[in-house]
Amino acid sequence: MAKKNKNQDTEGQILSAAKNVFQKKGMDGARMQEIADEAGINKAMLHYYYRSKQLLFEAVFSNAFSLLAPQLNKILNDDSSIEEKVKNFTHNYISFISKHPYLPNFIIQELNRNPKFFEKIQQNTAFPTLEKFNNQVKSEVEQGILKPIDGEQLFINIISLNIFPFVATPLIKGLLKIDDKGFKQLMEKRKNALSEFIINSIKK
Amino acid sequence: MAKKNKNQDTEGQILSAAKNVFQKKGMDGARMQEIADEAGINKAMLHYYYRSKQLLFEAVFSNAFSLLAPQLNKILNDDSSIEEKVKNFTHNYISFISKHPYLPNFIIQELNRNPKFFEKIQQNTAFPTLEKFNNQVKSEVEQGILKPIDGEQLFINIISLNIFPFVATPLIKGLLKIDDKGFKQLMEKRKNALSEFIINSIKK
DNA sequence: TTATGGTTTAACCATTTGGTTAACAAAGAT
DNA sequence: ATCTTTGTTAACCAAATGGTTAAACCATAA
Repeated sequence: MAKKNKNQDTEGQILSAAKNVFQKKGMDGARMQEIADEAGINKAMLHYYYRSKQLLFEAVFSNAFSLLAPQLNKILNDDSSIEEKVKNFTHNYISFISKHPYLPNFIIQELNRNPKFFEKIQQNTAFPTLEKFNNQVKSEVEQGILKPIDGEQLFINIISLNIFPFVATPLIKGLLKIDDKGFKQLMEKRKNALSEFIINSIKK
Repeated sequence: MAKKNKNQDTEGQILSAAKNVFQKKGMDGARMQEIADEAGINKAMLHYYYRSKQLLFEAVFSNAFSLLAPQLNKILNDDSSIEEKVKNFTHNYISFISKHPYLPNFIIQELNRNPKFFEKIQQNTAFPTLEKFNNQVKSEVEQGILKPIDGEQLFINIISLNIFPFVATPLIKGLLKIDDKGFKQLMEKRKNALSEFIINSIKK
C-alpha cells in the first residue's frame, strides 16, 4: 500500500492504459478520453507527457514490437539445430501469446495501416535478420539432415503456422464452432501437433 | 459509351467505392466523405441508399465474406482426395488473392473488432463446415494414405500457410527486406513450395 | 515562510464527422 | 400539361474528438 511517487508513476500509468486501449481498438478506433479514463487521470496529462495521439501510439507500438522481436530472434539467431529451434519455438510461442493475446494482431494491423512504421522501429529495436537462418537451412540441407527447402519459405511457414491462429482467432472459432475454452484446448494440443507437422515435412 | 441509368448505377457505384475505402482503412478509419468522393457523388446519397455508415459497412463486409467462403468450400467440401485438394487450393488461392489483396486482412481485422459479425453472416452466406473434411481426413488416415493427424489441426495449418503471408505482407516484406516485386516472386514460387511442404508432412 | 518548479485539472476551442433537411431535377403516370 | 414519385444536391447541424490554456496544486530548496 505504498504512496504513489507522482510523476514517474503517471507516465507509466498512461503508457499501460494506452497499451490496453490501442491494442484492443487500434489507432483509429482508440479515443484519447478512453485512455485517460482507463488511466484514471485527466486527458490533458496525455498531451503533457506524450504531446499527441500519434506520439503516444508510437510509444505503444515500439513497446509492443520490442516484445515480439526477441521471439523471432529465438528462431532466427539461436545456435541450436533447425529441428530443435522449431520444437522450442512452437512450444514457447503459444505460451507467450497467451500472455499477450492482442499483440500479433495489433502489430500486423498497424503495420498494414502504415507500412512506414517499419523504418521507425528498425532503428530502435535490435532487429531480426534472416541471414543466419538461411545459411543454417542451406547447410543442413547439404548435410542431408533436411529435405531440400528454401530458407525463406520455411521461415514464412513457421511463423504463419504459429501466428495465424492468434490473428484470426474469431474466424477459426467461427468455422470450428468452438468457444473460448475450446480454442484454448485446441491451442494446447497444437503445441505438439504443430512441431510434429513441421518436422515431419522437413526432416529427411 | 452508354448513358448511365440513374439509380441502379449509383447504388453499385457507392458499394464499389465503399468496398475500396473500407477494405483499405477499416470501419474506424474510413470516412463517409471519402467514400462519396471516390464514388463521385454527394455524401447524402450514401445515406439515401444505405441509411448509415454501419449498414453500408455491413453490406461491404457480407459481400467480401461471400467472396472468401467459396474458396474455403473448395477445400472443405470438394470430392477429391486430400492431397489433390491441398494442391489445388494452394495453387488457386494465391492467384485468387492477387485479385483481392485487401480481402483477408479486412475480414480478419473486422471480425476481431466485432466478433458478433459472424452471426450476421452465418445466415446470409452458404456457410463452410468442417464436418466432411474431418471425416475425410479420418478415413484417409485409417486407409493408411495419410500419417495420423487431426483434421482440425490440418485445416488450421492449411489456411494459416495460405492466408498469413497476405495478412502480414508488410511484416514479411520488412523482415525479408524485399519490395513489392520481390514479394510477388516469392508468392509465385510459393505456389509449388507450399503444396510440397504440406504434402510432405502428411503423406505416408 | 516563501519562492520556484514541475504536475494536474476544469474549461475551452477548432475541426472533423455522421447524419439531416429542404429545395430542386428528372422522369413516369394520369 | 401537370401531378407524383424517385434521385440528387448544397447547406446545415449536433455531437465527438484531438488538442490547448490558464489557473490551481504541491513538493522542495532557499
